[in-house]
Amino acid sequence: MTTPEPDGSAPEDAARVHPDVARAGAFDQPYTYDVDTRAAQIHDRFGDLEPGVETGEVVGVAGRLMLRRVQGKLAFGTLQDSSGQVQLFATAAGTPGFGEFCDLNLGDWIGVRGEVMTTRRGEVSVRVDDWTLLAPTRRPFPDKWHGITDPDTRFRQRYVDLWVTPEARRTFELRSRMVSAIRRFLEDRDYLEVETPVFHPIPGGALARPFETHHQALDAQLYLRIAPELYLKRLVVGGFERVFEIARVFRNEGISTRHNPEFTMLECYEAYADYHTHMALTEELVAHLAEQLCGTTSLSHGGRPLDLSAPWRRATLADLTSERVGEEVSIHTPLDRLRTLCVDHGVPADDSWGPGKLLLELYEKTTEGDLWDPTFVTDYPEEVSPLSRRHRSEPGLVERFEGIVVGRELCNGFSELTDPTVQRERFVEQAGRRDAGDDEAMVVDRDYLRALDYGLPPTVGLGIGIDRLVMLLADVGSIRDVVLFPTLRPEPTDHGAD
RNA sequence: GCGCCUCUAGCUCAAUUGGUCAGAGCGUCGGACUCUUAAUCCGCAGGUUCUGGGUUCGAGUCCCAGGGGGCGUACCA
Repeated sequence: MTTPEPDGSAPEDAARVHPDVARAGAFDQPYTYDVDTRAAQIHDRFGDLEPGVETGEVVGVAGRLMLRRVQGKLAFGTLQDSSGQVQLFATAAGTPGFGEFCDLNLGDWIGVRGEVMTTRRGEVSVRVDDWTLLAPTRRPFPDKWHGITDPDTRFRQRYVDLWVTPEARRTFELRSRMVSAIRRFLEDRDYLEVETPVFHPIPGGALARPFETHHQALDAQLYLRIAPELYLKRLVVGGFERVFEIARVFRNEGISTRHNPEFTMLECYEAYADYHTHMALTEELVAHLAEQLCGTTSLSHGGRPLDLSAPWRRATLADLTSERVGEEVSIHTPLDRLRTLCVDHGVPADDSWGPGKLLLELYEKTTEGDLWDPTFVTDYPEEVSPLSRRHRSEPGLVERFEGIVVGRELCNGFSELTDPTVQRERFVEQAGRRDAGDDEAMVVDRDYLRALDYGLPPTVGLGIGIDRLVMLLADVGSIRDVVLFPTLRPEPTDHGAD
């Protein structure tokens, strides 16, 4: 049992902290270091040199010492920075503080200045003509070869994971570039990026249980948003004809390989357009991202081929489900028959459900998981789509689509319901369910209805799960591999930092 | 929520059916070494085997409870 320091910092426990902690304590850290070159640039510029060459080019590099090979009066090191690794070459004759250099610990941050050269074996190196300790590691770094495998440690101490797990670093770099590419893609199409509130007085825009919080000064109950949807549509009312937000949203639900309580959604809205427009936008965007980030739309996911190229298959929910269950089903199928089919397929059905909900459940439990190749599932029941506009030719349905890839929902979009009267009816219907105990049902949002009263033009909206898209492109199986600091059970506070 | 699995040194992993088994590699510390590539060689230190009970002559190993984590399932994206 260790005793935490008053400030919560690491206890000075000899078994746990680095043996050289005294050295670290006396360390006088510089405020800056003059870095002019990164590891990858050295390989780019000097990658083709013959062995034993001195370039006359002096560079300043910095990073962590990841590997060290001391050999008497020579020492080799591997320096890693955000771009990659480069070898360091130090000599007793030419490197000031050679002994101290050899005593560096794996994981120490150093700055090095020296001439770029190649060794007799031909490896491009920076000769350590001068060096500075920038920050010592006070804790031992993980095994240089195996790294960390314990998932818990990887997630809780991501700062270590990023150094010792190259795939982790690559995945998060890909995520960053993906978000950046999405912005460019939408901006090129005249979409305006906006930021809407995270605190919502009324949770809305999706069916989910929210996190609750409270504002002291206002003495107001607030909710963390479950979707930015209703605010973005208010902005279309306000005259922003094409808007998007990359929004962190929060849902108070279970955690799994595919669910983190906070996650990131892209939502975008376009006036004067319907759901066909956004199906086209989606497949174009996803194919574009695959090209940009992976170099191709022919990917592999979990060892299985996956082609993201446009166009994607389009099929109605009713047709796909009919195909699966082997008989024609739709929202016009008699309730009894739908209920029987649910039972036959092991789908639990609630007595209060109408045909739309029954059909949706049947589809989700029997069909969705098998849709590996990108598929737009279209025309959902009105009963389960309180914000979507009625289908122009199919009564009881709405103009809604979900993009399913590798059996999982990647996106959801629809022609927006613009009629305040119908929207009010849908809200009231939802509120009734809420009163009946469904704590994921919506509540009436009067201000949103007021906004609709001012007129929402024909509009289409789309939401894409950013985390899941990263999983797809990075070929990883868990959302925790694409979220830097996934939600975990808090560590006990009576142990200090360990 | 529920089910299954898992937890041994800083890290990665070993310990026949419960019987000197608490070990190795890396790292750390000390020493050798002028071209290494997970450098190599010699030596030292390092563990309340997640925690607490129990069974037993004897528990890392079996049982119970608790804790952390993983996977599946449910809700959902």
